[in-house]
Amino acid sequence: MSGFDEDDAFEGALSLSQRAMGAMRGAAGYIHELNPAQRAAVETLDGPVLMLAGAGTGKTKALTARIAHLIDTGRARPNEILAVTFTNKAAREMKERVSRLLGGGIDGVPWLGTFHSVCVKLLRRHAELVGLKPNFTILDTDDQIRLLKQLIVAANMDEKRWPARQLAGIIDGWKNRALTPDRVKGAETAAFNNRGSELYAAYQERLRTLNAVDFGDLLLHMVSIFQMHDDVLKQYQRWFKYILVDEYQDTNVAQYLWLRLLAQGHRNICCVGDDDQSIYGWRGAEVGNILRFEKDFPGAAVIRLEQNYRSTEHILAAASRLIATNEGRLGKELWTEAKGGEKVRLIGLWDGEEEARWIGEEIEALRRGTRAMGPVSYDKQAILVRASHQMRAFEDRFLTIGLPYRVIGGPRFYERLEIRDAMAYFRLAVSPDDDLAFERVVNTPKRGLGDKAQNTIQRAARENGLSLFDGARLVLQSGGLSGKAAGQLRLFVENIARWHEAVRGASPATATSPAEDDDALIELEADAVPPANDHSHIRLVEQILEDSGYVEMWVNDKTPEAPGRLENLKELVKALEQFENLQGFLEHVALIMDNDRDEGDQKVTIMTLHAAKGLEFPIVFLPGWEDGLFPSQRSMDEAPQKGLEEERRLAYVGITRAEELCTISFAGNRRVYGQWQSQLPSRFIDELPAAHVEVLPSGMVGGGFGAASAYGRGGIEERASRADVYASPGWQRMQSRGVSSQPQRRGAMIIDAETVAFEIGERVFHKKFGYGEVLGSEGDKIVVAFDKADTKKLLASFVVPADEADDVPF
DNA sequence: ATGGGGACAGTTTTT
DNA sequence: CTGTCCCCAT
Repeated sequence: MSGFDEDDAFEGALSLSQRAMGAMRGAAGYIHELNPAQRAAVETLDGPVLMLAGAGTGKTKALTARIAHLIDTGRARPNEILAVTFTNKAAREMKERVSRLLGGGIDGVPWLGTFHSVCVKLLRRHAELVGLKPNFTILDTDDQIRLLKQLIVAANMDEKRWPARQLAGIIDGWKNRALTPDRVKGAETAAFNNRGSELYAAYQERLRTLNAVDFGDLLLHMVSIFQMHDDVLKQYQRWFKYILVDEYQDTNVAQYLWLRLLAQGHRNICCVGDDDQSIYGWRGAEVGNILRFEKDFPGAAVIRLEQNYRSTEHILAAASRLIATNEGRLGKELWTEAKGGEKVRLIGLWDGEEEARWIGEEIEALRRGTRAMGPVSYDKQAILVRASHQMRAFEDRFLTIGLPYRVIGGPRFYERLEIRDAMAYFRLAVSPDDDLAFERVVNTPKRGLGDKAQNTIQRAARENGLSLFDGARLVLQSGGLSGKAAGQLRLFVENIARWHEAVRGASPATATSPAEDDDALIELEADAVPPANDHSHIRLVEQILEDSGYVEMWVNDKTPEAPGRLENLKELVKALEQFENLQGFLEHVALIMDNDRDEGDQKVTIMTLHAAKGLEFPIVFLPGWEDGLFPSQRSMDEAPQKGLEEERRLAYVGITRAEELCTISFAGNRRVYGQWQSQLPSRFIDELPAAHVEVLPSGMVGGGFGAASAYGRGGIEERASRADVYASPGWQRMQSRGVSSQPQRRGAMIIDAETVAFEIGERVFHKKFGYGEVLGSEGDKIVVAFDKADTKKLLASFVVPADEADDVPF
C-alpha cells in the first residue's frame, strides 16, 4: 500500500467570515502587491504561459494570485481550474495561500493536487477502461519489488544476477516515458537479459489481477485512457478551462503527455518552473520539456521572474556566475535591490572530520553572535550535502559536542517496517483478499508459518483460483498442515475474519464510491464532507495490533530500535483519529508522512541538496565540494555533459538556498568505503566569481590551502582575489616554506596556482598516506608514489617535505 | 524455522 | 567501513 495523499480536498479552508472580508477588501487587492513581472504572470490569462521563476522570486505568490485572479474575474469556476504540483507539501501550501487570497465564498474548489493524486481521482472514475476496478490499491516500491522478484523467479532467472531492483528501475523508466509493454521497442527490448519487456508485460498482468497499480501506472494509465478514448479526453479538455503546473522542469514524458493532452482543449496552460533548478533528471524528469515549451505551445508568453527577495547580492552573483557555465539554458539572471551583505565564504579543510569540526564551531560562533548579523539561532542554519553518507561526519561531531541537529530525509514514516506491517494488518481487515498484505504478515510476528506452510497455502490458492486468505481456509479444511502450524494459521485466519466483520459493521457499505457519472462533469468536485467520527475504528485498530501479537512482538524485542517502533505505532493510531473509518485512513496515509515534524525546535538542519530545493535558510553550509563527490563521479560517468550540468544546477540550488551567509568547504582527504582518498577541490569552485567570494584561511597543517588559494580569475576580479590570497595567513605560511606562484590554465579559467616547489624524486610526507616520493607535478597538484599506499595525484599543499614531517602536530 | 555469518555493493528521491 | 541480503548450519 502506498502512502501518498490521495485526498487533496480543499476542505474546510474557506469560512464565511473570510468571505465577508474578501468582499470588503475588494476583488484584486493582492494584485497590487506584485512586482511587474509577477503581475504579468498573473494577468496574462489567455493562451499558454511559461513563467520562468528563478529561486526566491515569489513564484508561489504569483501562481496562487493567478488562481485567485481567475476565480475573481469569473474566467473560470474554481473546479474548472486544474493546478498540479509534485509534492503534497507544495499542494498544501498552495491551497492555504489561495484560500487566504480569496477569503472564502467561492463556489467549489479547484482541482489542486499532485500529479499522482489528481490521476488517482481520475483513474478511479475510469478504472474499467484499463481493466481495473475503481477500488484498486496503490503499491509502493517495496510491494513492487516483491512482485517483480516473484516474476523473475517464475521466469527461471537467477535473481542474484538479475535483481528485481534493477528491473523495477527499468520498468519505472519505461513508465516515466509513457511506454506500455507493447510500446517498448528496438534496443530496449534487450534490457534485462532480453526479458525486460516480457517481464514488464507479465508484471502489468499481475497488477491487473491484483487490482493494483504502482506509482508510474497512475500517469501511464491516464495517458493510455486519454489516448484510446477520445470521448473521455474531450470531456476533460472541455472541463479544465485553466491548467497550472508547478515545477514544470521536473515533469517526465508521461506527465508532459498528460498535460499536453488536457491542455489541447482551451490551450490555457501556465507552466511555472526554472530550468536552472532541474535536478531530477535521474528519475525521469526531462529538462527538455521546459526548454521546448515555446515549440510545444506556439504563441506562448514567456514571463521571467528575476527579482530575488531571498539572498544578498554576493550570494546571487556567485550562483549566477556558476550557472552561467551551463549550456542550453533559457537564460535568466537573478538580481536584488538589497545591497551589501557578506561574500560567499570558501574554505579548504584537511579531511571530513576536520570539516565537520570547523562547521560545528562556526555554527556555535554564529549562534553566539560574533558576526555583524547578530546571534543566529540553530534553526536558521543548515548544512546541505550532496550525498546522505556525508551526514554521518556531522552527526558524529555534533553528538560529541552536543550541538542539536535534525536530519531531514531518511526513511519516511510510512516506509518504516513497523508502519508497513501494521498497515498490512489494516489492509487485511478491510479486504482479507489482499494477497500482498497477507504474505507480509502471515508470519510476522513469528507464528511458525515458514516457507513450507506458506507454499502450501500458495499452492492451494493458485490451484483453486482463490486469494491467499481463502486458500488458507481451504488448507485448514483439508488438513494440509501439521497440528501446530494449523493451529496458528487458524488463529490468524479467524482473527482476520473477525476484524473484517468489525470493519464492515462500523462503516456499512461506504466503501470508496468513486463511480460517479462520467457524463455529468458538473459532479467533478473535490471530495465529499466526511461523516461524524465515532472513533470505533480506533478501538478496532488497537484490537488488531493486540490480537495479532504485533505489539507484543516489539515489547519483547530487546534491540535498541524497539521502543522507537512502539512509539511510531502509537503515532500511527493517533493519526487515525482524524479519519472516520479505516478505509478512509488507508487512502490518506500520506498525511502522516510529513517528516518535518518537530519543526520549530532549535536545531541545525542537515539534509541533501535535493531535499533542500524550495527551502531557504539565513545561514547555509555547503560541505564536500570535491571532484568526484560533488560533482559526483557517477553522474559524470553516466552522462558526462548532461550529468555535469545537472550537478551544476544542484550547486546552484544549494547556493541560492542561503539568505545571508553561504559557506562552501572542501576537504583534502576523505574516507571512502573505509579507504582514505585524497580529494581535489570541486571544479565548481573555479566557476565562482572571485569578487564575491572570500577565501578563508583554513589553518590547516602544511597550509592545506589547496585550491582555496589556487583560486581566482581574469581581469580586475582576479587582482582583487589574488591580493586577498596573498594577504591570508595560509599563503604567507606557504611562502615561507618555499612555495612559488604561477598562474595556470585549467580549461578556460585562469587559476592562480600556488605551485608548490617540490622536485621530482623528493621525499614528502602526507598525514594519512605517510611517506612517499614525488613523481611529477601538474598545476597545483603533484603525483606521489607512497611507500605504504598507491600512487596518488593530490594537491601539493597536502604534503610537506619529508624532513618537516615532525613539524606536523597530530 | 531461525539466526548468525559470509558475500557484496555502495548518489540524489517523490509519489 | 558500513548495511543488506541470502545461505547454511543449528
